[in-house]
Amino acid sequence: MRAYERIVQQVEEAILRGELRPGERLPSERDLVRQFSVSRATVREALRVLQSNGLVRSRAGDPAGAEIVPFSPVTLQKSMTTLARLSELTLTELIQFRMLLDATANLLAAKLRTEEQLAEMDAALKVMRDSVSLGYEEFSRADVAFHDAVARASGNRLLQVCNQVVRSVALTLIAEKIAHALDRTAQMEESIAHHAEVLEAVRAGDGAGAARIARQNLYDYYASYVPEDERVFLRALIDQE
Amino acid sequence: MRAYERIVQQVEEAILRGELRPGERLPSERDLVRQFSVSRATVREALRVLQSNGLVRSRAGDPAGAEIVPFSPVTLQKSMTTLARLSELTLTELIQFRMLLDATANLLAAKLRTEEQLAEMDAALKVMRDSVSLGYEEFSRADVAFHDAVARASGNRLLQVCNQVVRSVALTLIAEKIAHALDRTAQMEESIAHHAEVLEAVRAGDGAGAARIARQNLYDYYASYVPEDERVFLRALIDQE
DNA sequence: ATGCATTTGTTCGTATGTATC
DNA sequence: AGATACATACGAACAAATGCA
Repeated sequence: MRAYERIVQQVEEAILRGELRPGERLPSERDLVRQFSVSRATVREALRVLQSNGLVRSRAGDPAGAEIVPFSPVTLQKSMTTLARLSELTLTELIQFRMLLDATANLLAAKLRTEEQLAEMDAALKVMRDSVSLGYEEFSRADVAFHDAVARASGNRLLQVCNQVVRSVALTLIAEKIAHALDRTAQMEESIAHHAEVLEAVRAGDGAGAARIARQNLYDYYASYVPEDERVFLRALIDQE
Repeated sequence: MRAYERIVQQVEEAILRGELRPGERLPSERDLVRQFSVSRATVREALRVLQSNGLVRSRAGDPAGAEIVPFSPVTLQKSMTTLARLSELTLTELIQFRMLLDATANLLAAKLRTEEQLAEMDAALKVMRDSVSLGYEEFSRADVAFHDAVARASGNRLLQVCNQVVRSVALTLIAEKIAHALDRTAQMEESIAHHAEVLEAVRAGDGAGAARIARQNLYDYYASYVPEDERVFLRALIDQE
């Protein structure tokens, strides 16, 4: 085993076991040198790996040493983006995956949501309505907030994070296409109507209905960006009944 | 921007753009030193990061430089495992997520599978039957092969990879519990019957049925490892109708 | 606001084990 | 088996950034 790997493993384990909590500091590089009896270059290689894994962050000149950072899904997002590019995932696969995640989030939300969470969705939908005139950027943020509120209400944090990640990967893949889309105002209006519809199903506790509407909404929104002969794969997901 | 980050970014971009293909070699460390006008230590930090991201692999003494490795889901798996531990995902959340992935995989497989893929599932099921007497290890491998065949038949590689990853994370979380489970032979027999049932639904093209049975199977198999008061979250997923 | 001590970022030189030809 | 080029690892050094008195 490489020298730097020993350090990575030990520090990683300490963080994952919760012995080192976010905000706390690692010893300085020179202290780690003494602690592990290795050279500074080796310590630095270990710190680079930990940093790239999103566990710590170090700044030049900081006397306190590397900081343990709170979890963020960016690492997961990065590796999924890599997956998408390396295995050349199609937009169809991404949208299809998003459809299944979002549909299930809505299903669970319909059955488990609290009144507070319903209020969050109402608020997010209101922001969507208010931001139509502010342009697509603003509207998109509100749209994301709505879907996040639903995913939170599902009670499954893995579902929530994956939904975030897949959405962001898919959006980057079609960012330029959307930018050139015509008639975005009409698109936004239609999207709002769809979201209102799904929210009513969630409010009514109609899980199957919420899931179905959520799938249909995503299909209507994204199908035009998918080659016609691939849309059948998306429809296969819609016709569940 | 840090010097090593420049190198990471450039090499990463070249790999992701497909200019450097798996099996090809990077220049040697010394060549990279000349190419980027940085020190050896800086190059090595960059290579460590690329290695930890699963993009390259370097061996001591190799006259050729670091090798570009084909994509493997281990990076995704590592970051999802980190997510599971850091945000303290419950087993319930993992199983629930696996239920939704596997159910959708079965749904899509029922609608899209080819005869060849059906044959693969038949073969995997046969291995499951044959390996009951060989112990849980062997049986578990065959079980995994079956689910993988279904996921492949879904036609969505993202679904396939995520299914793999979540299954592996969930399995590591309950490895010790399963090892101590009683009556594993009966459990295996029941599991085989369940798999045969879902396979018939897939063969018949009954997507909704396949999905429903797949969810139920996972529930029956894993519910006992989930605290009783959390099982309601799994059942919420089953009662979709 | 200004140094000052300390830390990280980076470089260079060197020694050692190792894989390939 | 030997030569060669390579990666691994160490130590010393300087510049830039940071925190503190």
